Amino acid sequence: MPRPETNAADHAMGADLIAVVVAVTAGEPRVLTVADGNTGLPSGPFELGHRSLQSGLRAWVERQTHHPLGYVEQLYTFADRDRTGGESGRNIISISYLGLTREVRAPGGQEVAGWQGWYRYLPWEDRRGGVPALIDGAIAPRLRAWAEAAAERGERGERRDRLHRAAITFGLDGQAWNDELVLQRYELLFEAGLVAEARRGAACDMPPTGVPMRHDHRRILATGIARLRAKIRYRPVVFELMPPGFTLLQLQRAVEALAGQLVHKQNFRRLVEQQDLVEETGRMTAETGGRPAKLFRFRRAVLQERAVAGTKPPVARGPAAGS
Amino acid sequence: MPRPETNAADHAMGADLIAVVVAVTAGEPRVLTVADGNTGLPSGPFELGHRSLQSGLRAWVERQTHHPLGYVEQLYTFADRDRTGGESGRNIISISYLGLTREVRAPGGQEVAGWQGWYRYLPWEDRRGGVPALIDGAIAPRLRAWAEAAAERGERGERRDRLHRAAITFGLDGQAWNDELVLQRYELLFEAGLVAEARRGAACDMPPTGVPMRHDHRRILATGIARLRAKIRYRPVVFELMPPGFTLLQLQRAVEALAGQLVHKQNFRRLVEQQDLVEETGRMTAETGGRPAKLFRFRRAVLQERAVAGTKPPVARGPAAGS
DNA sequence: CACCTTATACTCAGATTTAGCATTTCCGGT
DNA sequence: ACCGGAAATGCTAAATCTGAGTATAAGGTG
Repeated sequence: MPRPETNAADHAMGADLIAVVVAVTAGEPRVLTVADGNTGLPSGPFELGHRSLQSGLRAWVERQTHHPLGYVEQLYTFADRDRTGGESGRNIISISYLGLTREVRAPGGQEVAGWQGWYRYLPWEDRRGGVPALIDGAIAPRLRAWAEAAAERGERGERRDRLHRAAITFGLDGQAWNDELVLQRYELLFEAGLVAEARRGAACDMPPTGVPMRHDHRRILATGIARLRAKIRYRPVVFELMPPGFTLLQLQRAVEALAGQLVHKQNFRRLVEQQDLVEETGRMTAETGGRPAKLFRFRRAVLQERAVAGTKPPVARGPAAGS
Repeated sequence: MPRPETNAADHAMGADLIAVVVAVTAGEPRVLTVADGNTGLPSGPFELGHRSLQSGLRAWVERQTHHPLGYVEQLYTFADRDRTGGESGRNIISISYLGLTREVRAPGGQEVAGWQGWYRYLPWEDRRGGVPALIDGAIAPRLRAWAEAAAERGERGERRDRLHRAAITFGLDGQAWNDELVLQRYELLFEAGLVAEARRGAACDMPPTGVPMRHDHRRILATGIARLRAKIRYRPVVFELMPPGFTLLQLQRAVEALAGQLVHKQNFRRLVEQQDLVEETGRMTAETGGRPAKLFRFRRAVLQERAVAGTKPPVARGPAAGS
């Protein structure tokens, strides 16, 4: 198979690096966007001058947002021609990363980038105040209509499948809500034509399903949130988002912000403390409104002590076990 | 930052697709390698003719190995210049995938690819017969020597760090073995110069740390095994590797082969059955040597019923919970 | 038939998790 | 000084889950 030098789509064969940079400020989860309308994630092409993918990513984010990057992990590599908008000049391949930091105030003066609450783009993901009216009011009925549309074309199985997927992902019909299915929910809305990115032409009759982003950036944001929500359960990554000293309630609020749901306070504290994730700083804060709380700091040592938690299946002990 | 048009390494800016294709045959985990010495994984460049990354991967694997690909998921995207061998003409970026299938006998006649037991490449990962002599006999002492080498250069902290990493990853000094740290173990051996790929020149004084692979393919294999071992715990992926009908012991042996450790038989059965992962076929098999066993099949329905299991943190119930 | 091998059913104690209740300690008024 | 509000923090009953082991059944083989 010969390798063509050009093609009709005018796409380049290189790769773009895209970052989902997250912070939690004032109990709200935020994502770093580029200044131009806050509609895109920081990104740029991987170039021969970059030592590695990560260093290339850091360079682009810092250039576009003047914000330093801390913890970084790779998310996913996309290459769908039909989902990136089809503009010429852009690379086909997108390598996406998740970054965790604390929001900083513009230091040099120029505020080039904007931190945006991420539920602005995916409003149905925030259930801290109960199930959003958007779901029962707009999403659920429109998804049911979408299923019926398949039925009217005679595709009975497709109808059942669509209803089932809607119920699983959005917790309809008595199904439990699963906060990790962020990407599946967005993709379902995309397939059903209920997000602006899925419409080529006019956006008439579009339900208020959040602010759209350029290219497939909303999909990448969804991927990042999904990964973060999953990871927070078995790795102490929340602390990358916390200031040096924090109260347990602040920590809890951060977790709730990310997960989009409230957690049981006492059990959350027990979990954190019995895992020795934090240690007291000895100081207190009275700024919480009620009884002053102890200030804690993350025990960085745990990152070395325990490699991973990792759920475990029934493992046999002795060398000749399994009988 | 200027963008250089050429560089000394002669690398192309495109991406290579690489597959870790896994099967379990006769209780042994195997990986699909290309015929040339069974020293490389199926791979090839992503081209403009490919509809998507996955379809490109499938094309390359089927061309090089004449083996169809079933379940496929993305693993990781690498781009270290120094780890891929430095040959010219190869792409810098490697996008790796994990595939799960059942081994098939050569149908058309030509056996172009080879299924190799994966512990051939990573022998320290198999603890089904107890801790391999290789670890206590060669790896542990060589890693300790490597730590002391740092100490002799006066780097006391580095010595402690190396000993600690060795203990965590290889389960030394009373640490528990964590079967998911496949990549970390390989990378530690690489850093310590204990695998052939890490040596530029002669491989003198090399402990018997498995068969090397070309480029960084052994690292990619390690990544695939790590992912599979982790995933098997919360998603029913083993069944992609099983024949249509199987006994519970066969299923257990497959899990053990992948995990590299034995599991507790009765508890394993309880787990599988109470999760409704399988259903009886009604048939029995007498080929197990003892009492005939029931044959089961995978309940494909579970893939739709439950989206994911997903470990859960303490989540509050009511809308105004968390008090 | 004795005996080996594997299949399958049950039990049981300890650890974890869920969902609460109760008490303590500060603040801001009165 | 006293009171109610807001958190922080301590404790516990009940339900589940897990790890490990015992007992019994049902084939094949010498």
